[in-house]
Amino acid sequence: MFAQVVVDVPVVDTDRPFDYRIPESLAPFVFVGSRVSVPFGPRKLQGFVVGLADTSEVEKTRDILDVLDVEPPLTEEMVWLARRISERYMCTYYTALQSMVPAVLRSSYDKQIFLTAAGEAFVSVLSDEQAFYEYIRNRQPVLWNKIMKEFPFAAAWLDEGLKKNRIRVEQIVGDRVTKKTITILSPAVSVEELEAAQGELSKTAVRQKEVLSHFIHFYGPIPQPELLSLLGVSNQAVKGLVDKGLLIKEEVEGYRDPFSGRTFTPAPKHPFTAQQKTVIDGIVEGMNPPVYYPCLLHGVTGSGKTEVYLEIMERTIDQGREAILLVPEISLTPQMVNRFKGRFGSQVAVMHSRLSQGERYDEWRKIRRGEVKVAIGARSAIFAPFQNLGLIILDEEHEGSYKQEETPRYHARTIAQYRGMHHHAVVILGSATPSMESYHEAKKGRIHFFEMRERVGNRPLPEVTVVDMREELRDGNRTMFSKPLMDSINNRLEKNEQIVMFLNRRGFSTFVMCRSCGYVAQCPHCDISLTYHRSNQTLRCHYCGYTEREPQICPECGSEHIRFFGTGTQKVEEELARYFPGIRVIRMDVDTTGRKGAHEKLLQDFREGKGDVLLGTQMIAKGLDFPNVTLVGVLAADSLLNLPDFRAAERTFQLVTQVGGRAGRHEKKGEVILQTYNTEHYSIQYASRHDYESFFVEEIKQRYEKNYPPYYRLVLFTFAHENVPLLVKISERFARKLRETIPPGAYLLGPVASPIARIKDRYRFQCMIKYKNDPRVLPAIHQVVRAFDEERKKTGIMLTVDVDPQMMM
DNA sequence: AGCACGCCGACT
DNA sequence: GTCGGCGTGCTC
Repeated sequence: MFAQVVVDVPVVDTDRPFDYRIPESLAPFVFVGSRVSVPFGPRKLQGFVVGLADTSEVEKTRDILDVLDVEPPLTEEMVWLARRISERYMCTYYTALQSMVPAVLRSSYDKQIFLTAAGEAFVSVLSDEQAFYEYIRNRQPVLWNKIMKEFPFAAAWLDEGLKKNRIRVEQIVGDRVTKKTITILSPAVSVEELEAAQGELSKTAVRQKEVLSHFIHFYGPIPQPELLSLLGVSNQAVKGLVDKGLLIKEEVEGYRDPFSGRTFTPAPKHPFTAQQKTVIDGIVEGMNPPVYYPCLLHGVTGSGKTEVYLEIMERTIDQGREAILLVPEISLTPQMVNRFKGRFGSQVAVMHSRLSQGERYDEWRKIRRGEVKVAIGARSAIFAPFQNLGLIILDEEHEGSYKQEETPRYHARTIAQYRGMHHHAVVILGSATPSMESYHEAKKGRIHFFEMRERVGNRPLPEVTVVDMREELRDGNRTMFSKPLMDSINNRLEKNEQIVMFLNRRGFSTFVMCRSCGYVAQCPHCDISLTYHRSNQTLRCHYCGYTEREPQICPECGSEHIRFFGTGTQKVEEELARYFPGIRVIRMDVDTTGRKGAHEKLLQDFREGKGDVLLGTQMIAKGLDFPNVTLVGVLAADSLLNLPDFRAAERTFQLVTQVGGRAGRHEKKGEVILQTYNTEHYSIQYASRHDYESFFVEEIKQRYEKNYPPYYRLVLFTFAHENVPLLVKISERFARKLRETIPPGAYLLGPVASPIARIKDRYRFQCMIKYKNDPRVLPAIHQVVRAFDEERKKTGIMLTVDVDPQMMM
């Protein structure tokens, strides 16, 4: 038997399966989807089996060395899906395969070091080199990476040792898996024999008798820690019985349960509203018999979409099928998870970025083994390896975070469509502010459309006031809080109601400027201003991580009038304290939510009324639901509007609508105040009137006129290199080649300098293809991109290809 | 991507 | 004379 293996060399040359012979001993463990280690040239690599065959065309096949998992980590569907992704998003097959398994299964390569006879005999005149050799002698084999850390001169000594043949090196392929094991105790003999043994124990062996008596009453296996705490005995007692051969100790794989010790109360099942019922009945149509049933669920904030999800999910599980719920990372809050855990309990696996790698792996294995029926997680949970998938939900489907911003640059919505078709599953795209793409699809009748226009309990949508900050300035108000916002804050403080205050970070972060000469602190490696971080008095670059100390005087002119501009959350917090003495602010941003569980804790504090204001960035824009919040302030509603991106208006509308939706979700009426310098912009106007439809009509007109999605599709190419003339030359040559290759109807813009013209000392140029949905375009581009690989090798120019880009930078 | 092979300059 | 620079080519 032969296996087609895609190996861990993710470049164009090797981006294809290689044939390997399967040795008889491994044959029972090799499947499509298995992870194996194989010899590749002089090296030993990890690879994935993508096919099996009785024969091979290849003359000299080599043998698979090892199978790395007992069960294959990927299903056949995943292997198929990886192929599709690699074609659609122009990445290598291996990259696509690898992105579907948890990080711990990504290969780690290391080398083992052994001493040769010459090495054994070697005596160094240097005492520390002598110590180095003794270290190897005592512990061999020693891992290469470990010894490099232990000895400062390891590299030189290893190099010399190899040359002089004192050491021998062997490469190993492993993974980062550390499976948690638990110790299980079970009786080794019959109950009668246990009873007999109990009588024979010495009188002083009281503890051992207690343990035996447990097993006599409950004849069966029990985890050791459980037994110890149950009986209040030490493991000494257990050990004695194991030694006597009465009990058996075995290590079994256990799962780390990130939710252990927490209980989930099932949410009371409210009777459905009429509109919820209509939607549920409609979606269920797609389940009997199962067909691919894509639909858009447009429901205003607070209309009860989650209830619909829960119900459809329950029916899916009743059919014996599985479900995936995708949510944006930032709304993957305990609140959200608890509702599903409450309903489906241990049938739910949650994939969370805050979980440790090991915990993620455990959750993933539960899915792979079919031990759970529901997977909840952010983008990558779309790859949950279920085998009988009946339902995929993308909540907040308009969210940009569903697009992965590294290779493979897939969109979870597209993958949902692929998997939905494969499994004849229901795919629900849910949002209060659907993406232009999805709403357009629905309007054209290409996907089913459901709507929920009313909030549960007929609560009115909050009243929105748009405040013109230019007028505020004219009236002499130079603070970041307008008069109406000030009044409303005071009003809530008096009534003891809570406030959510939203500040968009993007395009509005703190930068440092000298008021004497106008100097702005820039990153020396990227064309971007540095951001001030008050917590450790540093300036940081958000792109490359460059950090420097806060300047006391202007490095250009020596002036002391160097000030922090812009409005970061920290600054807002200070200002709040200044204008509203005694106000209790809970600030949520990267600085305050860094630690594990901090995010959760802050929200809990706010819920318990330990703060008057919840102040934050994007992360507070969605999913949160606090009964006592009656005011939402948006400090700079238009901060997104001026970004060089065709989705700026759409993003602004979505953000303002989502943030506004945080107010008045319960008995108390809500109010939203939007501060802006663009009062008349349609995205702000329609958002303030909760008028999605009108916004859509206006925006789709713009998209049509300017050949943007959903009418045209985009592919963005970014070139990066230190050398600008070379960059220009090569990118122009590439563009010319593309123009010659793409079919008529598709056209190319650029190349031009990228909006961020330099990152990590590399200058950036970009060009963009626009095309109507023509199946010939992507293969044509792929061909040019593959041919470019030689150029890349020669010149060192980096090229990234982003199909369906979400961000234009 | 690595790692080998292979063909030309600066040293013991 | 050799050591070592990194260009080119291959990996079932």
